[in-house]
Amino acid sequence: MNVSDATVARLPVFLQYLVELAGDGESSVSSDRLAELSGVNPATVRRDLAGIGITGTRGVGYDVKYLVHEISVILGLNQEWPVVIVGVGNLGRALANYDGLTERGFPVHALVDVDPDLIDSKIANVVVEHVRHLPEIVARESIAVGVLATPSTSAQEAADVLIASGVTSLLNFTPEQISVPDTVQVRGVDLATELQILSFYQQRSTAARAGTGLPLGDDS
Amino acid sequence: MNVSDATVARLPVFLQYLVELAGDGESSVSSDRLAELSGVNPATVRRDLAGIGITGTRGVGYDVKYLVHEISVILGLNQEWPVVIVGVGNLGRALANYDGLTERGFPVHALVDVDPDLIDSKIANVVVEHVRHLPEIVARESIAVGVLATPSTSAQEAADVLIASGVTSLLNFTPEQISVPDTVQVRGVDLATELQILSFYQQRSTAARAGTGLPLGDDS
DNA sequence: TTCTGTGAAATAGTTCACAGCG
DNA sequence: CGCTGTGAACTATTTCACAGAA
Repeated sequence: MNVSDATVARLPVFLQYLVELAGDGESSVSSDRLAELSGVNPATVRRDLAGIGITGTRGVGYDVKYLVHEISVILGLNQEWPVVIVGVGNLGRALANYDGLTERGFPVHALVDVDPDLIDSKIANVVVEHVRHLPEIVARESIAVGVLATPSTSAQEAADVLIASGVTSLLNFTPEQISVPDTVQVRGVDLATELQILSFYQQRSTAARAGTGLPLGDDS
Repeated sequence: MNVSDATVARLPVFLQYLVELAGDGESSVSSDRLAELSGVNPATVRRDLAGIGITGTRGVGYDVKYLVHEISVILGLNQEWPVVIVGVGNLGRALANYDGLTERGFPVHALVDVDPDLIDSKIANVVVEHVRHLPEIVARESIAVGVLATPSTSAQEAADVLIASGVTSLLNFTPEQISVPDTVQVRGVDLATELQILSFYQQRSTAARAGTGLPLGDDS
């Protein structure tokens, strides 16, 4: 089964609209319709689906419920990936209290910090532990994902400790970019990088708009 | 000048290491060295740099400071993109107090919410205004970027209001995926989508590791 | 007749390999 | 001699276009 990175990046988009369609009571959907909603080419939809082993019905389309189920399985959304949040300052606390992560299958199983005043306090029903216990915590809670919410200056150090403790993915909410040894598969949501890319496209779209009479133009 | 999306995605990584090299007092860097640090092929580095009009010196390499400057300009990091945060609950408040956005050139110029108890209160030195005034706020503060920090259920609605108010990029910290009309160029950092992609790779790396004796294997 | 599934063409992106500059 | 800049080969991804299933 052939799942390219490009396909993986589209699946969540497809899934979003499929869930919507399912909610609207639609039982089947054509590649044309799904392509239009998702903003991609219909052939790409068909290739992506064929690539992950999903087959439709000629003359009809694809079964919405089946699609939702299969894509969820492919993405691993039927399972939970417990996370540990490193750093329980403002941001860490907000993330701990925030349902977003849990709702999406990333329950917060542990919180760590270095501040003695915070250790043993309880946030969102989870006891804050000392960073030094990370290896045991990761093993005990079967933690796969580390959330970086430390001050910028400690982000790289925290990332290193997480990786050393056995965590295999990082979610970085720090403004810092962090580097991880390439021996470990890590997918990082790196806000700093995203912001720089955002800046590029924002600049480009602003430049494209300059000179037109429109306060807001569509991009070319 | 040819700047592909693939190149744009790599520039922040290059920049990160270039800043590090500059800090270490390195005045020049070869494509081989930068490639090794960034985890890409040296030819790709040279192509990327040539593509954005950066030229090096044969036998020597590229000038680190010049590279940092040029890439910063390309990415638009020399300018600020004022943001408005929509929703000042836990997460919105944390983001408002958080220096990450400002440090990276996205100063928080406005905060909006719908809760009358919050309107006119001051968070991080910014007065909370009512969402209904968004169009004026966006114009007044020259806001380019909207940060979504509302409860999930209001995320789409907030996104629509932002777009209608003239914002051209969104940063979505909500667990929801939002759809934006494709007539407007929007680059969304969508946590929900990122989490689903993270889940996929996490699952894949876990599967790859199963059966090996290693608690942590490198990915293939 | 509608819509899938897929060869084949087109396009994009990466990597090799090396001529040639400093 | 070391390292850039880039043709050319290669690989990946997208899109077209259409045969054929329901």
